[in-house]
Amino acid sequence: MEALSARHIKVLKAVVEDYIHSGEPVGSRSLSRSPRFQLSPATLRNVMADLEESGFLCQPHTSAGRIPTDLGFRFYVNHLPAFASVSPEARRQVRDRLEVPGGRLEEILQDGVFTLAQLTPYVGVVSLPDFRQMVVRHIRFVKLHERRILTVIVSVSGAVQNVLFESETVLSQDQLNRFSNYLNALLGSLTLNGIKRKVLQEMASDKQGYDELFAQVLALSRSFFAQDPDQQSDVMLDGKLNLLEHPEFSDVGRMKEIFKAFEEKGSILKILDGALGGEQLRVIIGAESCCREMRHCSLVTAEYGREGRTLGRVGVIGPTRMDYSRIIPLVNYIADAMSRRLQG
Amino acid sequence: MEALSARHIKVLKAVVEDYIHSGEPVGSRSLSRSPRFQLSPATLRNVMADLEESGFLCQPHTSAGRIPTDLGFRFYVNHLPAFASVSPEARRQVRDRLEVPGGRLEEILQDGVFTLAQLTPYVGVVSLPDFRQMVVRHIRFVKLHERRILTVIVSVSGAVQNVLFESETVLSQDQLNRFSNYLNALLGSLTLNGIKRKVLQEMASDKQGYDELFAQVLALSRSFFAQDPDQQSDVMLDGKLNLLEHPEFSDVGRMKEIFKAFEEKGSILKILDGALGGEQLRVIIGAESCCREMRHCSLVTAEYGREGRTLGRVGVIGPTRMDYSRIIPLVNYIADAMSRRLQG
DNA sequence: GTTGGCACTCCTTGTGATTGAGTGCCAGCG
DNA sequence: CGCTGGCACTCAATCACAAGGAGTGCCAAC
Repeated sequence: MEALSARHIKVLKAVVEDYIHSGEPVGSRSLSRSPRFQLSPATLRNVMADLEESGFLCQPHTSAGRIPTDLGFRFYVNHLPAFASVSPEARRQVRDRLEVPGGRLEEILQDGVFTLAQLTPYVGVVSLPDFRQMVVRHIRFVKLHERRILTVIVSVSGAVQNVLFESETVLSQDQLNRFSNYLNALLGSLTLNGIKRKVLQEMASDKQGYDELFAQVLALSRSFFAQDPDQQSDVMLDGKLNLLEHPEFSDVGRMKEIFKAFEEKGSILKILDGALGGEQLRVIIGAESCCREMRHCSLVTAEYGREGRTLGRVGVIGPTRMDYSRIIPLVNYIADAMSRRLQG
Repeated sequence: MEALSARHIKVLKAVVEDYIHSGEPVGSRSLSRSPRFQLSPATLRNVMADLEESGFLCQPHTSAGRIPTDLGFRFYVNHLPAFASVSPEARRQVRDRLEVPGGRLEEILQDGVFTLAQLTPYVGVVSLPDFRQMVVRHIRFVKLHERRILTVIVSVSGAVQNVLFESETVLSQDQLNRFSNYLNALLGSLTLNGIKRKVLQEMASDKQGYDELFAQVLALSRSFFAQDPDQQSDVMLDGKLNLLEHPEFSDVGRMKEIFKAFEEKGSILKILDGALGGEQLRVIIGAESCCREMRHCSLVTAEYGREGRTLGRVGVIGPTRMDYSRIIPLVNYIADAMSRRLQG
């Protein structure tokens, strides 16, 4: 696999772009008809044969044209010369749905994936922030039945999480209210994990003897934190049906595979947040995701966040034959809009 | 369409059952081979021709066997002689997953549809109770930002709903806490709608002058209730992929239609809760749902509830060619298990 | 290095021909 | 009068075969 000449690159780029727009294997003949090249089919054939040997192109069968491999797409994306700018229509839709003030975290994320699903023929996807990392605004214990207590936790961004647990003793709602108030006064702007750490620390030290109420709050908190296994973060998807429009998924078997991956969101989440401390923008092409079911899909995702903290990633899932030059700027644009709105 | 003779009924039943199990149009020849009949194919042909004329059977094309129409299935279901009993395997799974104590409403419903999706090759479906009809256990106002307030409402069954609204004046979290406490003390076991009614009544009467706090709580409640448009109830689905296993949905177009109906849950909800004040068990066959996208599907649903109050319906969605004799008892069984668990 | 020519591959499409399951109708039997 | 066997007919499904076309690899010539 020697270095690619300028011509090789130009041909590769042309093949990728033709394939992205037609979905059909592209042959030397149709390429040579394009005004981009003043070359005969035979010449192009030679170049394409080189590109195939280098692993950038492949043939579905002997007498068909070439289609880009994952590697071919990867090269194309890495050397993408110019991104399309975000279309006015897209700007309008983002403005109308995403650049409105307020909304709870979940609503904002939902608006994000919805907009992506509207503006692209792909699936919008967003990873929800890990709740344990979020700054808690309010915490409240509600007695449901005997020792069964529901904890309602509200984050600063308006996300609400509920956890059910059993307390060690029977407590009245009045007591629970006092505990809640006490705890809320206590916690400044801590994350849930921070609170957990603090509670455990206090338990370890022997201060609780001083203050009866404080001791009770600690005991309750401990049974609460003992509970939470990994209330894991989650992903939201929108526009799954978009995928059905693409010829590459008209095969029922392949489609079933992908929908299976969608259903158990764990694998999607792993791909999304997989390499943490990630880049602002990330493109994962085909088998790069290391997820069998997703080997015919690409992901374009960008970070979103609030006040400098990364909360998660948002983007699209589509076939590897995806219009990267349009999608990459769009995903960036929407991630920005979401982050701005989360700020507000 | 004259009355059906005993033989007609017997043949219809046989055709339906054969079709349910084979998925292929059933012909007179294969029917006559069955030990159920001592009749020649020719005789059966005559009977089947009658049944076709009466609208219970139809032919996909001239030289094919017969398949039941919606009407045929309807007759079969209405005259279903014997329900299969719930299998030990099903009982085991229900016991392990559904007959455990506790859990929040959402978790219980999720367990219900999950179990249905596991035990049947169909889609499990449940309608969430209308939140406004549920008895409120706890209500809490959390200040998010300036006048933006998040209301957290917990029902007696542990369901949690969050509504964001803007208050007329800027209030501190301390004030909101006092309001919350006041309101919680005030409300006995009212539904959200009941609270709304009460608040509006109190506003109308002139008592608020007497009590400053009370007046403020009322004002806040009013802006809250002004907000809620129709936080509508919702549906939960599980096992959508099960449908892909059925030959009748191997056609991509048809499948797309159904998944579209699934995505916008409104239509499903309408079918589910459509005829309110419904029967304990309901079977909706094909076009009876009056929903174009669902015309090749049947629904078997049963009521679930708590303390005598109906909360919603739970059941399965599958092809009209559904194993009714097994599914109907199973849906009943699971609805019962859910209701029992909700009681606890 | 580029090009045109040529033989070859292989998918796609279309055309019958064949097969087989199923039907409707009818005459005959008990 | 109901049941039966027989017969001609229909129609989807399958297969084989040919034709067409898009594309390739290779080679000789420019």
